[in-house]
Amino acid sequence: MKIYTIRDIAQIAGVSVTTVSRVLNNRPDVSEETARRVREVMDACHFVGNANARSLKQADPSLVAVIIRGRMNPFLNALTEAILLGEPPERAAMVTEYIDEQADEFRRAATLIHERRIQGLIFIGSRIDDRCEVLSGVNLPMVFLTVSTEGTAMARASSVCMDDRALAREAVSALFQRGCRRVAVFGGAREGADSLALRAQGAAEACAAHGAPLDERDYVTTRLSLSDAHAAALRYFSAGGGADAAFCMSDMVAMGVMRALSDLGRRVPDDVSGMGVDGIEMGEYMTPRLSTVVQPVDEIARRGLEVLSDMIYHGAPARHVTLGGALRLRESVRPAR
Amino acid sequence: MKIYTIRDIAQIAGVSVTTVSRVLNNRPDVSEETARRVREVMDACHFVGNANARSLKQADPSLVAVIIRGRMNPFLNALTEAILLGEPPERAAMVTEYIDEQADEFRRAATLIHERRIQGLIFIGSRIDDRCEVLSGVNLPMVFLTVSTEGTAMARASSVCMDDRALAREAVSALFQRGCRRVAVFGGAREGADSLALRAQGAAEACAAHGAPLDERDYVTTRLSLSDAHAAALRYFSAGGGADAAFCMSDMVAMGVMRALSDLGRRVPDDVSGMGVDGIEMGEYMTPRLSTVVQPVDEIARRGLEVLSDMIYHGAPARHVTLGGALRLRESVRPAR
DNA sequence: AATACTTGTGAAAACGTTTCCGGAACCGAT
DNA sequence: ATCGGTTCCGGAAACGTTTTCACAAGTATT
Repeated sequence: MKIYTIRDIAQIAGVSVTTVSRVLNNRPDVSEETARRVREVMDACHFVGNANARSLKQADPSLVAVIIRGRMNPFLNALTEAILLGEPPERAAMVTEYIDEQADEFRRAATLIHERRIQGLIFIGSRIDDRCEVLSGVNLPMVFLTVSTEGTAMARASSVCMDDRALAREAVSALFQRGCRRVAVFGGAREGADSLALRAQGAAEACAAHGAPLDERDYVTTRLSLSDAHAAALRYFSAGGGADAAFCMSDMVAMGVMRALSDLGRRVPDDVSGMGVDGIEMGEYMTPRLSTVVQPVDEIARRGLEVLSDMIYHGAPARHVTLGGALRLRESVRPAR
Repeated sequence: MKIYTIRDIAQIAGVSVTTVSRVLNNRPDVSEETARRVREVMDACHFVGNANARSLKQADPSLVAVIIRGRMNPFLNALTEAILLGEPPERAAMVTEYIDEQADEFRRAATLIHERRIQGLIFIGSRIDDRCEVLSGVNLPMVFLTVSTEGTAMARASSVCMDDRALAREAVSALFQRGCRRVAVFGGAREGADSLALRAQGAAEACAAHGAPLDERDYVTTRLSLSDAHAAALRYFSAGGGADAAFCMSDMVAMGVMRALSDLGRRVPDDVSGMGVDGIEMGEYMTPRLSTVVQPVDEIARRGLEVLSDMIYHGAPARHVTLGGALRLRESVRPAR
């Protein structure tokens, strides 16, 4: 199947390449009659322009890279799906790139971006650190999702994130209000200003406010994967960890923790209440159904794309959007008495 | 930050653009001395070639599109992750594209492929039908994952898939061997030759072989999502569906079905045994732990990339690879007596 | 000493677009 | 009749590479 070029079309239609280019880009300065004829030829030939050639002359903003830091999970998954299925002004083709934690992976991503002359960047991840600095070399419209760039080295980039501190505070308060007396926290490190650290702080604040200050031993650091969370919870609870509630920084962590509890013969929620964050669909189908704070993935994606295209198309400055989550109390938390 | 072109480099290094291009592509016909000097300049300038310009002259096989049909789920997820993290001969940049079921989404994908002059295609989905025909217009190296193209209209494309019939037979047989007497099947339609239909056939064969031919009423058609499966199972079991085992064509379906059983007060596995297919990590963390047939995602991805690059680089003809799954019997199936 | 290869290099023509500039044809108004 | 202004169109120069061809200088073969 021959691949037609703009020149072929021009010749067949009996016009110049310039004219073809014009109708291709819907420029007004071409007569109705000519445009129609050219379009007919293009259809007949199944003409498809060469986007690479085009991007030589005009930077085309239709190429956006999505960079996902860390392993995939149902939440990130729902989020990327929302992005890919979203409708930016001109729906973008996306180049997806997973990166592991090594610095050269970041560098590889940066190279990819440069090579393809990518026009915008969506970064998904919960942490901002030195590794990201490599990206700051690439001077592009960028938006970080689920983590704030405010006050960090990446502040030139926009961000759309949750009010993580408030969200954690609310979730943990709910546990106390349902009669829990001692809350253990499972998740990322407390230090730093990433979203996990903020959740840790919010949780600690809620504990303090309810007269049960968060003991150091009840703060369990784990990576946000099923297996790590499971192992961490096994250690904590079998070593006599005496909490009667577990606030987990993601639903995956919660699932791992609940599995561990069941392995140890503790019942949820009778012995220990469980609470996650994210609001993945699966949580509603587990036994017991998982309580959680749902993050509005569709809105995060929508706002992210909105901010990004403002930056690309209108040169808008970085914006920082903070969204609220919705608490969902389900079976994994003991009923109020 | 200025973006340097090959011409800038040439000028700074005091050579011709031709020479720079040569060292860029590691051609042998440039003196050691000159090459070194050019490389120094490139490093100093942080030179990154323009892949778009390059692809004007030489078709570069580093651009591979991954097309995912239907909604994402943990299995497809693990699979795409394996692909994206995989190491094709020259690790490809991937353009990911989700498509919905409408035909014009397929057309959009085809356009994307043409526009970017994509060199290879990985299609992930369980069904081959007319919709895919649009893709057959794009005459590219293609590989279909988790579904066979043998004997279909897309036979020119390679495929890597499971022996779905055997896998289902084995799984259902295991249910009977554990003492189940009547198996209900939850999944895609029986007609056609897609992977779900094959599983249906395998399941039916196993039922017949164990003297309990699959009754039409025990075959429940549902989309492979949590919510659909849940609803379907609620209907089936509350309308007196009397099976004591459920063979589900995916783990997600199994989770939905198990939730429904628990909603109806039936115990798993005491009243009904549950079996899935896919082998997603989460299955091991549920209560009860989900029995399943695990699909070797890493191998599927590896073989898929292997086949695809053979086609791209060496013009190899279409190949059809069939892989075996591994049965994992866990808590959701009643123990042998 | 002439010939034939080899080796390293550069000029220039592609690749498929877009864009700048200029020109032809037509209009209505002086 | 001339002028300024539209409206529509084409020539040609970009964009950043790769590739083809030619050429000079050096080396090995007669």
